[in-house]
Amino acid sequence: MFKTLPGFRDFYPEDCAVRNYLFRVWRRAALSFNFKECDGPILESLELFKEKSGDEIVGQLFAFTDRGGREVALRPEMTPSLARMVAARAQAMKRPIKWFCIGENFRYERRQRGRLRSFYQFNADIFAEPGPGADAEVIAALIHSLRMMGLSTDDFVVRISDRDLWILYLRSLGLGEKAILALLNLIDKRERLSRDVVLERLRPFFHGSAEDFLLNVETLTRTRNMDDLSAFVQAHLTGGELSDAVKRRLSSWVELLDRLERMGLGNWICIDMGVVRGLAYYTGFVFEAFDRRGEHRAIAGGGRYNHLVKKLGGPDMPAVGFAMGDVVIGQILSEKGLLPCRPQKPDLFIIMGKGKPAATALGLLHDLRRAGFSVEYPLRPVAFGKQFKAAHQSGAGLAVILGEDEVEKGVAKIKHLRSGKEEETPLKDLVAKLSDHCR
RNA sequence: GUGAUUGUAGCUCAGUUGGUUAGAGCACCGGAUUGUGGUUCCGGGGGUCGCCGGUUCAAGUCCGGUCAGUCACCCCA
Repeated sequence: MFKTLPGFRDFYPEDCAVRNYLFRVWRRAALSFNFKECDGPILESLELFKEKSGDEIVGQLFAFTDRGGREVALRPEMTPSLARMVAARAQAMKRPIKWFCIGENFRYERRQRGRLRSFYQFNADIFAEPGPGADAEVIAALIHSLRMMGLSTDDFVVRISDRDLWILYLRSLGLGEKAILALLNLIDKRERLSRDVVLERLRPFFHGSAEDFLLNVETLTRTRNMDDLSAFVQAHLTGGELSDAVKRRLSSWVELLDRLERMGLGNWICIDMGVVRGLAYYTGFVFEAFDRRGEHRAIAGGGRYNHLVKKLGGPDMPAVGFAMGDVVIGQILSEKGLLPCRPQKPDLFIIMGKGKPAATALGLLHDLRRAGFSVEYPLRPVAFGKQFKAAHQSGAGLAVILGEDEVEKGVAKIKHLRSGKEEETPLKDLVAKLSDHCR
């Protein structure tokens, strides 16, 4: 027997029902924020991804040479395609540009909890708006979609951080670009390493003052409110006076938090400078949604990437967005019993007698389908008893019964399968009657 | 790429110090049942016990290898 390739999944009807539920919630959440749906190709030029993330990314791509000799790759994420699409029409589109998309992505990685080689992602991005209003909108959309799935403030929190502020801080210590990237990386994985190991890795940059630096990092990453954040900045980022860049970051923070607070989302977010996010292209705010119990990988992550559109050949256009995968959120909803069990089912099940009734029923069921109902019936002659059983098992709410007696009288019986009640209806009124019941 | 762990029916599992033809529950199919649901009863199909090799009179069971799943490391867009 053939099996799925490692990290790929089969979607049986019940799995498809779950996947479609996630898609439906994502779509509804995005539309309520007036994000416009779009999509790009699944296969892209390898260069597009290299351009965005660097050569080392190639090892994690499903990449190959096509018959035309082109180096191509299955998309590992959707942002580069979106950025390219925005770049191509940047001059002609109304701003701000609010887009979302839902699509399959592929990463050639070792499989483990919450991580597969094929997965679906929901992306929502805002282009061409540099102010924190866009960041707030995107974060609000993220929270909104999770709430629509039934998650509460007990279940998850969005941790918000600021890469610019980190960079300003590290720069104020006299560090160069390379050192800053290395340190951000280290800060990112600080929680997973022992303190001694972290100190050891800091020493090349700070020598004797590594301990002091780490203490400061720990203070900053423990900061949970605006006052403490300001205080830290005042204490460590000035030579007496705040630079304009630092002042702008602080006022962006105030505005971002204020907006989220006014949207009623204050309880869903927290300041957490421990969130850094791996890749270098983020600028400004970055954020990740985590389950409160910390048992899972990040549910979703995002941030501002002001230089990416330009890097991919477009105009200088700021952007902010997030992505949420189907795997981690699927696990969380499943554990919490929040996945609605809604099997795929018909509206109507037709129960028919053999011979003349069956002939009448075939015409009738096609009329019902043309009227928009989802209709099921036995594909071969089956005893009435079994048909009733099948009708119940199909999940249909109503059965339409057509036996010899009914055909004689020109009627059908409508049986409400949940209550057991039956009513007789002339065939000509059937569609109207069923429409009433199905509403 | 590294390490740990687990592989018996579609699913969850049992299988005695190695010993007859490998079992159960659930699920599925058929019948009791040609006019009214989940109950009940009866029956059925499904297994190269992950795969290959070794030890043995005899291997689901012991040994070696291998493959696959799971978890973690690396990485994380």
